[in-house]
Amino acid sequence: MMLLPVPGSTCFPSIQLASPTLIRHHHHVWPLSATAAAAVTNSSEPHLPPIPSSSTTIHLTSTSRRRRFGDDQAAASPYDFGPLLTFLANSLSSDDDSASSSSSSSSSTSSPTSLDPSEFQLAQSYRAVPAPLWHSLLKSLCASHSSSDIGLAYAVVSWLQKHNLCFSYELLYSILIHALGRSEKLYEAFLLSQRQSLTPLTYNALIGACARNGDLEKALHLMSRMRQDGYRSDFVNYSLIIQSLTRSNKIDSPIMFKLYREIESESIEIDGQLFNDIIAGFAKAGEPSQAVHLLAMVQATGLSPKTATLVAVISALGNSGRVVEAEAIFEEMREGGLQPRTRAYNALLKGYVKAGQLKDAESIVSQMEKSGISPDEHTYSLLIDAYANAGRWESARIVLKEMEASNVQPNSYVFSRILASYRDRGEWQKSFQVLREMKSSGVRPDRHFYNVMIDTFGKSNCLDHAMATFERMLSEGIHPDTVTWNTLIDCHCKSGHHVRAEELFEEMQQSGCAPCATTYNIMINSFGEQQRWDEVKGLLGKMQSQGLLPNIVTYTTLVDIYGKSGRFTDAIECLEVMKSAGMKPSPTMYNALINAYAQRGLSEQALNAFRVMRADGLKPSPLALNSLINAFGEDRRDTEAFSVLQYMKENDLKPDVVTYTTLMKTLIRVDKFCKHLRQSDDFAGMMIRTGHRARVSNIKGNRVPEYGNNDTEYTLYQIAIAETIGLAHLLFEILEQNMNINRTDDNKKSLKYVLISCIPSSSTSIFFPYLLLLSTKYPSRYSSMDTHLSNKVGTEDFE
DNA sequence: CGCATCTCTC
Repeated sequence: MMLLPVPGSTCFPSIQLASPTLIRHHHHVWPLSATAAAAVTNSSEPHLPPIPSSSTTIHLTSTSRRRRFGDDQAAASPYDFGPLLTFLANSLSSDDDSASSSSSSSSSTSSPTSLDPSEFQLAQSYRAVPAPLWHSLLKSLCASHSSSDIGLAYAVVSWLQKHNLCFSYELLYSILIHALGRSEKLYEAFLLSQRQSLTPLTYNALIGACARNGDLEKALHLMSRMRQDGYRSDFVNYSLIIQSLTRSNKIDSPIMFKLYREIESESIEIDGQLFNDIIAGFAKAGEPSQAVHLLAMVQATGLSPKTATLVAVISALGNSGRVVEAEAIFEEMREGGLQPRTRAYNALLKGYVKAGQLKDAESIVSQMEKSGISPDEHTYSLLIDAYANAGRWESARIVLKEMEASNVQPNSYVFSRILASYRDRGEWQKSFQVLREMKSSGVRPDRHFYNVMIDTFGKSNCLDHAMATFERMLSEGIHPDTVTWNTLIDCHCKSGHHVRAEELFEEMQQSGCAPCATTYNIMINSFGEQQRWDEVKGLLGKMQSQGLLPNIVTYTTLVDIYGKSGRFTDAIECLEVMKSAGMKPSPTMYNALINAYAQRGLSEQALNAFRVMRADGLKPSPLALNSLINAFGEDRRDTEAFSVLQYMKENDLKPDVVTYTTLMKTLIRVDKFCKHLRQSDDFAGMMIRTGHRARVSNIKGNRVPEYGNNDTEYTLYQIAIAETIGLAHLLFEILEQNMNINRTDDNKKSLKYVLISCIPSSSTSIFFPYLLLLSTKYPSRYSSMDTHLSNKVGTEDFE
């Protein structure tokens, strides 16, 4: 069970001290270390001296930080440390050529055979100095941030140990480790920690130092070592680690679940701060459910979390489209008397934008303005995003103007959102226009913009443009980051250039950019598609050896690639491994599994996977059901396929284009498609109900489908299916009548011809994603597609 | 801050 702080106030107790790490450690670690150390039989010290209560009051306040040992420090105590420091400074400088050997000898010799009489004298004069004064001397030295002072501090500790002057060496070491950690001298801190067996105090100091310096791998490693040594980690360490993960954006769901499991299984006391950190951590890791669950738990005890925590949860909910819950927390915040600020509004706005709720987005912004909260660049960006996604470019442009009018300079991010929205509509050619517009507004493209631009070209199979953009970015002195490399690598994979992708993966590492989990996921996917299983395993090992945990996408990718290759045992094993790692299987993962069975016509297994998914408490998605239809279709079980359609209707799941397309394919499999198409209006009826009236009536009514809407792909696919079942001649007639297409005997049976020739030159771009997808997926069938396309597309280039 | 990776029909 977790222990909660006494709910005295409605707010989490927040500890605000000059040096929270140090102070909190001291409060909680001392009693712990005293008992824990006493329990360790092989401890070098029989027992720890009682900790003087006065020592807890020695804080690194801002005044003591500024204090120097020569002046007021000496005046504050009856002891003058001047002679000692001079002595140590001299002995340090006398042998700086062999610094390492001198320091190792000074620490290893506990009882020197011969002693300089003057040094002995010096030691004697400090015999009566109480420990807290040594501590504060060390803190003063360490606070100076000068490396020579820290060296001196270290020499003091060694010297004290040598002369047996201060008992609690572990405390001295921990002070040093803290200081070293603060001045980013982690390596030295490590060397120091190896001089003695680690105690809870030094462990905590070291873990804290690592976490604060962002060296999470070491921090986590130390935590597990600490546990192996039989100590319980300080809860402050968890706070520090989670905060550090959040700061560095390295937070993800496996690491959060791992940490949370540890906290639970070790009955770590959770204070208000840690609760805030955990909740915000889960939120930032994209686990809104877990965040909401913990939030409710905490609130049930009468505590209310910090605003930042609530904003993080709102943001996470918004990100996953759970706008209603996001709204609820936003309202809760208001009712709790907290006036939401820009960040909170932005978090909710983000939810509306993600969910495509343009009206709500507009309304929350005006509410915001009414409440006197001024929109910031993020607000405007989100609004522009919303309009761009709705295809309302004019409105987006107006927001841009508003932005300038409100003295919020449009930045590169705004333009990269606009570009991303063009990308998602397949309009990659707009890249150049956006770039021009941005420059005319006096905004320089940054790395983020170039990343989106590379992705836009990459996703449109324009690898040359993608690489040219990359080069251009380099020539402008912008260094590629992991996202840049991941984008480049992935677009080469997607275009089937696996060798080039692998080269880029190497280049990335040679350039000093460390691959992240996403990089590994991309590469694992690539090797999996090539069925290079040994390499897949190799990458998994490599990523873990670098301290990267496989995440949900990693496992899904594995299930997908193993499943698609028919290696179902391996796929299931991945699912099990993931479960045992404490992660909940995602709907996506089950979809991948169901799909794998479906594509091989293993309908019973697909159905079984579907049932397991339901048993796991996951709602069936249209995607899963479409796969199930496909499973029955491929297994020639058309009756069952249609019963899935029935199931969807009864369970309020809207059949979509894919549903009907898959059903069409099912009918083709069992040679019933023509019958349906010609004789029955049922099928047409189904289409009409799902909003595909135009398609059906167009084909049936001998009219060319209308272009310019989102279902164009669907029409093209119908043409393709029609051709496969021998209706091509009919379609050619339709096309000829309406578009004056001349056909030759050579290409009249070619689907490619149909596809390309039905493209009116004015609206080429609508067809691009589809055509490029086809040419990527079936290079042999569509090898010359590129030539056809390049004739149709105006060539545009950088300036 | 954001941008990148996995799942359905061709």
